[in-house]
Amino acid sequence: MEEASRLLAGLQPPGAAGDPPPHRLQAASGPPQPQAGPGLQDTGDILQQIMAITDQSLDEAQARKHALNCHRMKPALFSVLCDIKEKTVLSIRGIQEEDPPDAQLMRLDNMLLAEGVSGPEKRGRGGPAAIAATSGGCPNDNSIEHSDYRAKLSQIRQIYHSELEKYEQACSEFTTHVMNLLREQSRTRPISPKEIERMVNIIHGKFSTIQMQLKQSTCEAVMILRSRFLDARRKRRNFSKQATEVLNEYFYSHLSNPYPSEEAKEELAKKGGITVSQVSNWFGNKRIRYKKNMGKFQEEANIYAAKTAVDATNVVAQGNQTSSPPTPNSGSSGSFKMTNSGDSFINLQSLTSYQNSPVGANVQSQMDSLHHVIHQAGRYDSIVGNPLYSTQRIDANGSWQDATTPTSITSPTGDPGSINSDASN
DNA sequence: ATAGATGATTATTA
DNA sequence: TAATAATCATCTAT
Repeated sequence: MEEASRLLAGLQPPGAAGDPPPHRLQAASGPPQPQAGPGLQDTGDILQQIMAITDQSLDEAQARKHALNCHRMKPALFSVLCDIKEKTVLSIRGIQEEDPPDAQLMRLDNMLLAEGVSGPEKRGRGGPAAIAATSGGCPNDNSIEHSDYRAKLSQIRQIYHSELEKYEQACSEFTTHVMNLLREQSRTRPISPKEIERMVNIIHGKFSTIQMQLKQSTCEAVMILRSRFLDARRKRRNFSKQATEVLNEYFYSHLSNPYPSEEAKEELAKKGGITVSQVSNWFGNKRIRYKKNMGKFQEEANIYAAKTAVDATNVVAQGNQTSSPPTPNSGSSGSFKMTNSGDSFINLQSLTSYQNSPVGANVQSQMDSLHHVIHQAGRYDSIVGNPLYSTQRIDANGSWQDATTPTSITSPTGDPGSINSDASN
């Protein structure tokens, strides 16, 4: 190689890479060393033969090729050509190198890892599960949902891995194939190891775009899965009859203060087979919706009110205060701040004072129930008939609490608009 | 297919 | 921090 490059150093004007015109070669052989003379002559001859080979017929060319292959100068020339090619190819390709897609690839990788798709196989660890727990703040029911989710996720992971394996296999197969081919050809063609390496890199690059597509679509699949399974809103199930029963019972029997304590919530949750936060949600929704359109809840209210009222009276009749109601004290023994501006409240106001009796909270419950009963049976039928009126335990501000001013007790027939002022939605 | 019901989430408020 | 109000996304009945 050393000699060879020295040998050709004089003949090769830099950049005249592949096709040095033979005559120039000869012309260039001006002041050669004594021993180089015949060598150069020889080289020029060979090059001329090579150049001419394409003009010959196939058979002729084949024969000539074989002859050249056996030429004593062949190895030297060959390595020189390799050298030259290496340099020119490098100067052409060396400029543009990889990188741009790396950021994206990193993101995808990170996500797949975070989702537990590309990570270590084991299940039960905290990727998606942890996200689910934190995102909603609701440690709720569905272990079924989660196992379903996990099943689908592992399905995705399985597909991902098998595809990845296929991809890797194909990649290495193709790479070795190309490498073998190149190595084989390197005997007849100037192909340097470096070039082979570069080729391998190119192949890997192409394959990695395929890999990225795989990762991309896997990510999408995971995202879709997440949104379908872990966003609880999408997987909403109505509560059981039992649950709504329990909740409504409490709500309507504590209508004047439908804010269950933490213990009460726990009790309700237990009874209804739902979680405490679901109870909280339910009460939040119920309060706001009841307030917004009380007329709509009339019937329901009456049902539950009557029901609990009956229960309550039974209890009282039997000898009071035994009761250990599942939901003790809502607003507790103190004042309820029942909100005025209600129709039947004048009458009931006095009853409210029983509150402080030893029976305590239980009475309040009965009170609330009685409100409805009285309401329904009494002289307010006509008013109640108007959906806008209904039972009003809410003050003009729409508040269940405070509501200090007993102002409009006297004008239940007042403007209907004042209560449901917000109307439509 | 659609409207209304309903459970959950989010942003705001006190 | 918990309640409210608005909104979302689904469920259910029609």
